[in-house]
Amino acid sequence: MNATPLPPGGGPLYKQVKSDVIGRIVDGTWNPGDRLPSETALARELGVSQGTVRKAFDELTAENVILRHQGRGTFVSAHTPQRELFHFFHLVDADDQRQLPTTARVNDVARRGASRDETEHLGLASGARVIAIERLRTLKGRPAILEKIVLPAALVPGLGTDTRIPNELYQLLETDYGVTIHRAVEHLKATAAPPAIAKHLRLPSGASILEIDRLAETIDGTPVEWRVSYCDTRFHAYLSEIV
Amino acid sequence: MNATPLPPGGGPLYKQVKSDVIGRIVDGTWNPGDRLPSETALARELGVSQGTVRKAFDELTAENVILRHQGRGTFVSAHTPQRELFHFFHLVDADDQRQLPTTARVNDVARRGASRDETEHLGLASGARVIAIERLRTLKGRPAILEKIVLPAALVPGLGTDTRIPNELYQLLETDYGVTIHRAVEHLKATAAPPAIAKHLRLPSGASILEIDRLAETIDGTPVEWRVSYCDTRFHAYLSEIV
DNA sequence: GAGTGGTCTAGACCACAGA
DNA sequence: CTGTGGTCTAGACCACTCT
Repeated sequence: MNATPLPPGGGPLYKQVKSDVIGRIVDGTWNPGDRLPSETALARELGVSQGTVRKAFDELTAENVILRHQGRGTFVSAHTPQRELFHFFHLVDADDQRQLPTTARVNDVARRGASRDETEHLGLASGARVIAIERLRTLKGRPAILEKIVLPAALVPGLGTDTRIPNELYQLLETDYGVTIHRAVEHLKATAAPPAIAKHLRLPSGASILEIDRLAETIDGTPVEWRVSYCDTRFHAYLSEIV
Repeated sequence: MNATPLPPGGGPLYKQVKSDVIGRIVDGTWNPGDRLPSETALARELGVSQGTVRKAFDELTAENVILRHQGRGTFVSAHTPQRELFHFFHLVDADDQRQLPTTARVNDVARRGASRDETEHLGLASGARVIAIERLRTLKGRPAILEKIVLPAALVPGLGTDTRIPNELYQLLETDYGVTIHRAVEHLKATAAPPAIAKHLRLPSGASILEIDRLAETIDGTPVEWRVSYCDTRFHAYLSEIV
């Protein structure tokens, strides 16, 4: 059977269509980069009109869940380097140009038990294991960002000291582990750099640095990454656009 | 004559409707808080179908230009304290609660010639005059944000040392001067507090503070406010949501 | 009850990509 | 040429607000 009408659930039809599409992305029926059925095909399958599917697709497009190309079709969003740069990297130079980090030297990758903070942030059971990555990103030849990244070990089996950590971590999570980062919340503070961090950034101990605390989650709201970035903002600034 | 069909311009019809609506807001035909004509009325006037007006309204709603209420009508967005709080104030406490500053003590209001930086930021002629405001905002009883605000004097005639500067500056600009802030761009850096600023924030000189450099503009892109905020982020953080 | 926006449908034509 | 998304139309019914 190809016809799978919507369950009898209430609320607006297009919201049900939206949930249905998200459900199929979450359960792996459709993966990042895949082409979705056309509006007419999906409308026929779900027993709604084409305009209703369009309204659902419109909202999903606005939420960066899908991408549409006239004449080509509708696709599940994937983490290209471009998207990672424009959506998840906010440091710009004096000319407001986003600089893709040229190098990211990994200082350490460890597999260990989660701390209390980590279990709370990531919603893990106490005693769960995590992968902890520390790496230093360089902008324009200067060490600029020290990142401490924590991932639930259960989500990334096999990721360990032997694996290469690519510059685009979110792309790796997506292609190799089927984990797609969808949204993130960041908390920014100005702090004095502790000696260990200052050393990596080649700053005097106690220098002012920008601390970015990011919690990233998948489309179904599961937190999957806790990342704290310590940034030297002498030559770059965090860009935030308010609309 | 009530019928004012769209000019023959090219491009999608709904984009033309959108431009037409924005034009009428910019030229003062419709002011913040005003009710717009209904979909059917505007469609009739412009010679398009209701669905086309709806699509234009949908985009304007997404861009916070208008607000729609079922059964009541469509209204030009106005700067309520709520909007100012949720869209333009990003400091939250440890529980992620936005704290409306309880008090904002104005230290100084000056009318003077613009500096070179100021003419560049605000797109003013060299020698233009500006209003410079310095005020200290308090969060939970603690001095937390020192703001230095610069406005082109030409835009706010009469605003001077004798005027009371309200907590909600954008609301004042809108109601008293017809200037509506629509969007803003912020650049964030961590810096060491100079003695003068540290004193106001009751911090040791050289303490790490978050410096927020905001340039705010109207709906037609005219920059109208340059504001630098110096924040004590020991008890609050700047919240940024990435979608 | 009258008027508003919110949803849903059905159908048409256009612009674009790819075989 | 076919199929896709993008635009536009016309009409229907519902949910909500106000009088």
